Amino acid sequence: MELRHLRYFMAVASAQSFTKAAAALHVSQPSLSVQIRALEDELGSRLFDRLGRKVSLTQAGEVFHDHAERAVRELERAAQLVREVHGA
Amino acid sequence: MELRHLRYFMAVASAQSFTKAAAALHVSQPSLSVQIRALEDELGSRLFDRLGRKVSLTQAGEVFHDHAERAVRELERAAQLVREVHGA
DNA sequence: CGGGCTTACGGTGTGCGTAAATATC
DNA sequence: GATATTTACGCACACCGTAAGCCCG
Repeated sequence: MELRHLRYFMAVASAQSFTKAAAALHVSQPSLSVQIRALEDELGSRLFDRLGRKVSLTQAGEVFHDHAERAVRELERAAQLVREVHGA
Repeated sequence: MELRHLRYFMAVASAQSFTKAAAALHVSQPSLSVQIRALEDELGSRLFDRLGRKVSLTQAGEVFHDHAERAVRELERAAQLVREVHGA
């Protein structure tokens, strides 16, 4: 698992669509699809229900989303603080 | 920034040595060194003081360590919960 | 049928390891 | 002078984009 997977995952969850998420991330839809699939394989569960028109989080997906969001936030905060300190 | 950078960073902070951290991570010391450097470049601050024998966290490094640890923990927890749910 | 996700397939950037250089004690 | 980190260099793998395939409304 890499942060890229989390960023992609969050984008799809937010957009409820692979197509829109791919556009927002400036990557192609196939790349996004493959990476989400890799994440799902690693975690051993589907994270999204692909329902033709709308993509929605599975139960596992919602659980993951909750924690992933916190983790990403934590890292953004970490980077921000380091840049503020800027102390050698 | 990718999770790999965080894992490497945590390992060096823990071992207080690039050599030992590289062994623990099963990667070569040069690879580890390069990745830490990349992280430092991205954050705009040195995270470690290289003092010949001992490697120690800078002030920026300590700040980053605090948050990075929480983020990594959060992700481990997320993965664990998803594997437990295992619901579609 | 049409929009959208997936699978297939090459190309390319980047992380990795080996080897050489530099620095600190 | 030895141990430890950094720099140099080539390679291999994995991400990416394009193109083709599939599926659901």
